[in-house]
Amino acid sequence: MTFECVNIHFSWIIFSDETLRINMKKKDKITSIEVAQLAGVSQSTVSRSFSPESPVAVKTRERILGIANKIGYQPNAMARSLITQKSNIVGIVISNVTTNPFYPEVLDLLSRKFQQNGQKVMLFSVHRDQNLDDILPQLLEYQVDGILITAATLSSAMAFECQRWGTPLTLFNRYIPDSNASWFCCDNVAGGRLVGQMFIDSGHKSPAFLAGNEDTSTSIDREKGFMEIMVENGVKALKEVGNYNYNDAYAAAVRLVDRPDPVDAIFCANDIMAIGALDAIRSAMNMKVPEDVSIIGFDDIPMASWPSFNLTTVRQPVQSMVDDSVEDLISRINTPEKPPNHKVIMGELVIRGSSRISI
Amino acid sequence: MTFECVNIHFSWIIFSDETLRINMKKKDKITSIEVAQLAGVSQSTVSRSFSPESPVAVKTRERILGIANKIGYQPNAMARSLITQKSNIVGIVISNVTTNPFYPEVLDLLSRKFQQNGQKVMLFSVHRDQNLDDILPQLLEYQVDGILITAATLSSAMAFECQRWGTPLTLFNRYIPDSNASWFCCDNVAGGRLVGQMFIDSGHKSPAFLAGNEDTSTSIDREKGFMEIMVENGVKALKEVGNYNYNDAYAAAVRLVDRPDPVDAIFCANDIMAIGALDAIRSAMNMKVPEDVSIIGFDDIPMASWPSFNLTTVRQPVQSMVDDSVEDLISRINTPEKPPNHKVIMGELVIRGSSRISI
DNA sequence: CTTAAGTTTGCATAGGTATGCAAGTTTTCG
DNA sequence: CGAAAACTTGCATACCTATGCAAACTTAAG
Repeated sequence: MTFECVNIHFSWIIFSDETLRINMKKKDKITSIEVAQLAGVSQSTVSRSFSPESPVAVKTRERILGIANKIGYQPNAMARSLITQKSNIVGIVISNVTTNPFYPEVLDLLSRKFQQNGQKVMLFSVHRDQNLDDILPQLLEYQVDGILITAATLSSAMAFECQRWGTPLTLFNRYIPDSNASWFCCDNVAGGRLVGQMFIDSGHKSPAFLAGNEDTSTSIDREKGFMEIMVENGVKALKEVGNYNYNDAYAAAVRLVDRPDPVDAIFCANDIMAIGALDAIRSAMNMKVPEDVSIIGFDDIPMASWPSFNLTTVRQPVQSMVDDSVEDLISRINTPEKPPNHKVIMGELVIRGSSRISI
Repeated sequence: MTFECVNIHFSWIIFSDETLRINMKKKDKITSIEVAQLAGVSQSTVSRSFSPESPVAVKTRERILGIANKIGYQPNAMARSLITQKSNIVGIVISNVTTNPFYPEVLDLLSRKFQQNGQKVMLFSVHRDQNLDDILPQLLEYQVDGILITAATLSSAMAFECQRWGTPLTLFNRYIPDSNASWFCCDNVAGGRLVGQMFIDSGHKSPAFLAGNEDTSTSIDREKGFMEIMVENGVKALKEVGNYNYNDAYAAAVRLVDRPDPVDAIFCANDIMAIGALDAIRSAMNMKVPEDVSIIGFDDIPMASWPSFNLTTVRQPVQSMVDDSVEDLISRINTPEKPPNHKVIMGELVIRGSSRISI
């Protein structure tokens, strides 16, 4: 037996097993039509009252907004998006958010900046090697106005898919040649060279590179720049892999130092690994930084300046990379015919106490 | 003079100043109707083919999905939300994402877990003291199915607003008495007691509490538990404020130790402050941890176990707090009449090297 | 007071999907 | 083979807002 009582905002359903369930009907959403009725105007006028550019008599608009406010009306963004063909949502795909403190900062800045520009953020947090082919369709399904991908690798098939949808795509610290995606990267090759030169100039004889994940462009490029300098100076450099995390870097650092011909300088592809290496050399090997081994990182996360680490590192210009990325994406949202931008931004060597300066 | 040429996917507009602008029309979205035409079925059937529960002949569905796939059709989630009254979006409001490594982890776990449950995440990253009264309306405007707020304080007016909209609200490490929000918190009072008892049992004579932000319930509750134990044992405890960040904690720790009657134990309201205090005591004061001063933190962030810190701390059961929160929110989305849950989950004291154990 | 210009409003429709209902089709089984 | 049951499909409508167009109204100018 079913008993229903609509129109007064809830309904009873009596089940045969004598259980009484009170099923609060989802509070009927208040629509622009109800506001219109209360104000004695048409729905159009209510709608226009909510877009500042639309022409509505000042008095009318005030009255309508007053009523709307009183009964708690708010436009339905879904319906609006449907008709305007603009969702005002951007998708952000981010990885490494737990493993590298650099990325929470990036995420925070990105999300704030989009917010300031009136864009909502739909977030996907992924593993570094997670396949984005499942993620992008979800974003496109929600008609996002644009997509920003941080530190995760995208198949060029998916980049093409975005292009087909006409959804602009911006990459942060990644690039896809021959796609029509924009990208904004720290100049990783130059950063690597900076560090290499620093080691050479300060008289280090057996430097090493500690790689992140070997399939990431960031690690590859930092290594490339570093090794270029080594070759140019006829210096042989060792290499180990630390997978961009503390523990692996800790172990790798031990391997680099615990050998007949220990290294005297390690360039780590990010700060977290540099800190791991530093801890390993001090705690596990009982050696001194920078006296026995110089250590230089990459990113300049806040931790790098803490007294216990005092890490020399290559600072990524986060703020300007974020500004550039967001501005690019938003401008390409507003002007779809705009071509993608590619910008490589110089990092800055921040010299602290973890590296020797003189010979 | 304006010249327009629609129907062939772009239009020219010639401005009086002779500037030629080519305005690529946004690629027309492919709709279910087009798929229907190609498949020789009605739009209804196409729609049904995309909901596994809806009855469609197997052969028909295969053909439709094949065509859809070929021409790159994907349902429009906005339109779907409009009619189903379900957006499949949850709002997450998070703060401290850059200042406390605990929260990136929380965010990552939350976002993954929602994802697994088929919910998209709309993210707002805020400052701890930022007013959420501007944020919530934006979420409600997008018809989010539910809202989860982490470590940020919500006015009870806004909590009521959610209730009025029928949008379930779950708080993570915060609570609002007398609201109909759910909340899931670590048992901060009990955690404080745990630490207090530990200091007493191991014979510390002059302990101190290093508060986070004094207007947060987490800091208040941890202090409360700690001080209860002190009072019960007739011990006087000092207090300083570190605002949940490294630098302030560093300075506060110096003040606690650099006095005629220095403290011999500091309970810090989170791990980041504990690390700041630890650095201060070692680097700035040249004293030993735990020989001169014991330090205990709260959270058990990954860094706490690094050799250079080796921090004793109260572990927050992140995973189960996240699981509980997400499950609660989703179940209240699916069953709106469900009452809110309130759960306080015990933390666990993880004893490492930064605190003395014996007398 | 008349007319033109400017301002404000309403009508009607579009945006893309989901779904109750009824009609149509196929299968089942006696 | 016939009737009932089960399955498939199409029709029509609803979800809520924005906006082009024309009508109604107001103001300015003569």
